Amino acid sequence: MNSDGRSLREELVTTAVAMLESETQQLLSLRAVARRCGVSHNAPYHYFSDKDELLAAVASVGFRMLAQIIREEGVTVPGLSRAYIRFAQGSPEMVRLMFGPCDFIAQGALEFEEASRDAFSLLLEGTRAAYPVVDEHELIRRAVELWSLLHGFVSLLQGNALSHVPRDAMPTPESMSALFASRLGHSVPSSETSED
Amino acid sequence: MNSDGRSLREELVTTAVAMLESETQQLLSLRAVARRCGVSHNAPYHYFSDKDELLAAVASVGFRMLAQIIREEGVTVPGLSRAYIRFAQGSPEMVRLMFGPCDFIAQGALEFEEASRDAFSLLLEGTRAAYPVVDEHELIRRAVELWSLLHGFVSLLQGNALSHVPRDAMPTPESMSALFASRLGHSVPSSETSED
DNA sequence: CTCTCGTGCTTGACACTGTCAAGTAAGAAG
DNA sequence: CTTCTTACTTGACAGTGTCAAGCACGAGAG
Repeated sequence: MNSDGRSLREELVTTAVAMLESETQQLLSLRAVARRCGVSHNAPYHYFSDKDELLAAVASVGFRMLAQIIREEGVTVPGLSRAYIRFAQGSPEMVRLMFGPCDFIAQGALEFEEASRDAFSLLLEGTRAAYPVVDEHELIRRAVELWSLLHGFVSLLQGNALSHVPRDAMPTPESMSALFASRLGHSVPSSETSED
Repeated sequence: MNSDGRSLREELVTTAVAMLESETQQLLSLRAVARRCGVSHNAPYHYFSDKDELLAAVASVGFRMLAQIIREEGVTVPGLSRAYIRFAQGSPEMVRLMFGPCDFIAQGALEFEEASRDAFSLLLEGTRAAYPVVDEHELIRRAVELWSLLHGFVSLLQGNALSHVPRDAMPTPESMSALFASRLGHSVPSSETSED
């Protein structure tokens, strides 16, 4: 325990989260975090076996932040869309980290596993409201597709791959939600489409 | 010019591309590329002012590879879907780089700009075939949404955020294309949805 | 009170990175 | 032969992640 009652581990994580808000992930070095916490450059190794383990803890915080914003915007398809975009615009580097190399998942970061599973279950819940009748696999597929759409959009945005797309032609939470407007009695066959 | 007629610049780029196939982007260091080319660690600085400028050239190659694969799979919505997934599974690190931090766009990498614009125009062309009637802005929006969906899916896949999704519930090129099956006379209002 | 011991952190080192400054071999130009 | 430019090389510096060793200090045992 530290002098002020907060574990250094916790302080390292929150400091790293704060630094991610203003710095890019590349510049977020273990040593810089330690420096900002006023400890030596090797102090983090007492709590994290690796830099990736710290990053995993940071990413877990990110998933919880995302879940919080989703609850604020509403657990519906349009709410999820707004939430994801809002989160990504507010913490772009956090998004990059959360879905980044992800090598740390391998090394038993169950905190990360849990946080990301929680966020996904919210996503599933919101999708379920839009597709009340389809079977479970179909539903999961739709949820993953919605997630992909939202995640892909913010990824493209922050990589400014969309710099030459006119403002009026940009997708919006509404336009993206519309793709998932349930067409009842129009269930998509999982085998093949006629368009192929 | 080098002794074998190929400019060192070209050799550095192709070497870096090759290394991206087997190594992760983090481990792709300027010095390692130079070493692999048999030149000193500072030789690249004669052709690239920065590491990012090399990466931009590498990413440009990536966009041209993607365009090639799209042409092979067919410039249609399902073709685009298959192409993107095939490309991303074959060269995951390349995808990460192409849509990564992208700080290099700022420094006048017009080769990158051109290659990415070409790939996007293919995407637009394929989308246009599925939406023959909508106006241009609506079309661009659909194309960006398709791109987002595909890109998001492969991003989630390679970040193994989808590790706990059952195989049968995974999106496929067909299921994703189905979201963009044109519903004629059912144009989506760009203002708002009733679900909100 | 002393001895031991483990926890929590520090100091020091190593290999590696991107990048800058200076030097150098070789060929072309005059 | 001299001079200049091109295409590199050598050397250095700060910064990084990581390993090994050390050090302060509080708790418990005798």
